[in-house]
Amino acid sequence: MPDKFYLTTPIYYVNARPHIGTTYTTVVADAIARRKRSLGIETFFLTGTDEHGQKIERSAEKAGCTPQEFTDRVSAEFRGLWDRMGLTYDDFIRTTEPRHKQAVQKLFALLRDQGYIYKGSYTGQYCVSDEAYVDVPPGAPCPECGRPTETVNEENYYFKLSAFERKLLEFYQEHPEFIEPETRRNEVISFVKSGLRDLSVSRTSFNWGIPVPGDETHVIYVWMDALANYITALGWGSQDPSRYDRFWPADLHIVGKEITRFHCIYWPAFLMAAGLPLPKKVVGHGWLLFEDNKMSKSRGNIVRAETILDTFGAMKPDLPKAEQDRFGADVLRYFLLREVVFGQDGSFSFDALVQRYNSDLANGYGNLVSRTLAMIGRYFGGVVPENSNVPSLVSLTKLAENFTNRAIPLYSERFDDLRFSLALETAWEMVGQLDGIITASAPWKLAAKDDADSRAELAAILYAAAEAIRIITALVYPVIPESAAKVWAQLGQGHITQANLKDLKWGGLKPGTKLGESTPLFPRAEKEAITRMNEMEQKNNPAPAAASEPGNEGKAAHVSKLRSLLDGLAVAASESTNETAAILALESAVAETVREFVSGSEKRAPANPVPVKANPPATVGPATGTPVMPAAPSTGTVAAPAAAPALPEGKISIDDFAKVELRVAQIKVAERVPKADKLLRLEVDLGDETRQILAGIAEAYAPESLIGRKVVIVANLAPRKLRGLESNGMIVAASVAGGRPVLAGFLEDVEVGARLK
RNA sequence: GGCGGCGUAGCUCAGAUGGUUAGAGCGUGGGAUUCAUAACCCCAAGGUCGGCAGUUCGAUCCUGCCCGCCGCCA
Repeated sequence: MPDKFYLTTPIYYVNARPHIGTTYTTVVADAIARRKRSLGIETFFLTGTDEHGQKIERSAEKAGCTPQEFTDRVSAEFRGLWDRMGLTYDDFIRTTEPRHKQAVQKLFALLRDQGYIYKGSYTGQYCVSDEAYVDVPPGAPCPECGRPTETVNEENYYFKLSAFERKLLEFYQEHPEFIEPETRRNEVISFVKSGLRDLSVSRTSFNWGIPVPGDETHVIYVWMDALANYITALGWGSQDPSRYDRFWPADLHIVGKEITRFHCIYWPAFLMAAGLPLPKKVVGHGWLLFEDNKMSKSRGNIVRAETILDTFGAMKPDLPKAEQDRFGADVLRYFLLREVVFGQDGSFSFDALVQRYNSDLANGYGNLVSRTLAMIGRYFGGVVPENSNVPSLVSLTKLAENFTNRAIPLYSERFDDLRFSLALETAWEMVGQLDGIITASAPWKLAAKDDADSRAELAAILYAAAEAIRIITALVYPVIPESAAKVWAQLGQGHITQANLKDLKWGGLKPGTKLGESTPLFPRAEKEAITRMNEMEQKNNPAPAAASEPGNEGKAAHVSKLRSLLDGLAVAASESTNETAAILALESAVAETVREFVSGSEKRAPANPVPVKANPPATVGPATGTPVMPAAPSTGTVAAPAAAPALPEGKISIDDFAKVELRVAQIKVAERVPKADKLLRLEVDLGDETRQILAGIAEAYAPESLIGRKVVIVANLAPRKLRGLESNGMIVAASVAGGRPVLAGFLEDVEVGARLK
């Protein structure tokens, strides 16, 4: 076994605040780091923040501060949260630090000296949000995020990525373990096989970055800047590279699945070009979904770790704040590692969190510790009893010993294989077994007798229970460090961080050990904790529509909900195969929403998918000033809508109708949307403006037949992205038998832009 | 559209180079118990292992097609 381990999280882009997605990545890394350390392996765990780029420059401008002030603030939030949670990173690198900047310049110069960087020029579209060039015609939105692109004409430095195509493929071939999970590996390989183009690695359109050495009109491409952190933090290119010499290459880069490409293609290529060793493994984990929906600011369903720390921390009011936080962190850590299959997308909900907590931590492990220590306290004065081999009980104690000794290697193998949920399942099997053994041997009955045999049996069974708990605790320490440390101390084992758990095996618990003070570990969580956490997030995630119309929140929420339902109708019509059912369902949802609005009650709206990335370069939030789509609140209730006059069931008022802005528009451009069978991209003239609308009518109308045709559109529908393209409105059509759309039109000629009233 | 992945109990997931009654946890129903955090223990209900066809003595597992979901395609 190697005696060092270097692992990293991505450095988080400071354009978004820390949320549960970034917390997840960091928690996984922390658990691995703790396990490695407890095995006596010299471990270096790096995290940090990524702080350059045009997006930051503009966000700072919007916030009315300098980029440095802006990044100082957000970076501190990340670090503050990690500290609150007691995460044990060994270094926190910021890309704005001098140590990083000078090393990145050195790397750039090295690549240039090696002949892998040359000057070229580029004219085309640039997406500020993604910090990337995109291959679309001028004026078209970014295919990745749907935001507007900018036309740029830049003379840039290029990295000869194309020179590494074959070398990379050979590397993947020789190191099949380099990328996990396998599905990510397949993607990367097919990407490289389809041909690599040289990569533009400098920008002149903004200043907030690291200047290219010798040509300060350019700043270095943010991804080259960011990726280099993994070596600059170790002191590569500095006066003192000893740490680099010790720890590089990295043993594990943990990243979100959306950035595997950068870590599995660009990063190895840069390193190859620089003549440096390649990291041993990159694992691209999945996203955390909230109740099966992607989290996004526009959806208003971003969950923050703080909510969990606060809520669970409050369950232990007697503890100092820092310990409360770390207790809350344990709860979250356990959930994330147990519930989510590492590598796959996982579903987060407060309901599931409380459920897991109560059944596994409170009723399972916590109760097991409690009942065992209570009995040792009561029957043996809090001293670990003698492990006597009592014939009548040998089968039970042997059972405990055997399954424990089997579980240790199994847990370790699974954990080290990054299959955390399975590892924890193994540990909790031990908890279940032990509960069964305790019940079967009924120590409380033995204690009621006073013969020597019963006393010996009692001692044997309680020793076995305590010893099994010691081993379980050692195993799960990396996952629930705060709680495990408490149990460790209660078992009279001292500080768990001092323990070397490499040779963990049955029999390590010394009879006669005086137990420490026993405190409740995991008080049961009440159902109302779920409501509380949902409400806390609600407050932190105001629905954008409501926020934009202060004082009229309820109404705004309803309007926004109706809009998203109408969007849903458009999508159903364009994409669903079972359109009739989908449309009927949505229609009744619309009708219900209108009724609710009228009657002043509120229920949950069905959710609509909005693609948003979770990690850097995340596009969570309207950071570039792009309007975000209003979304219905996903959970709980919102403020009661403004009083509305009573109306007959199923009817709307004239005011309600007046909210829908129907206009005559003329189709100027119509073309099929690639990859969508039913979708057409239309550009329509509204008299005073032209806008893009996506309509699910490709199966009924040939694009060329539509040019010049006058149609009715809903002009004030919230923008919505379909297949990466933004749709600003909806074409009105009748849905006839079989779901076929028939466009609404006029028998007489009408003026473009005219409103329908 | 191209390439890749997935579809197993209400939920989250295991699993088998193809071979007798397909598993676990949670949830649900019943029972038992009192050491323990209304907890723990036992029992039960619940699955044509996405659909159809093929290969085979035998397929949930292999092959093909289909349906659904998802990822990557700078």
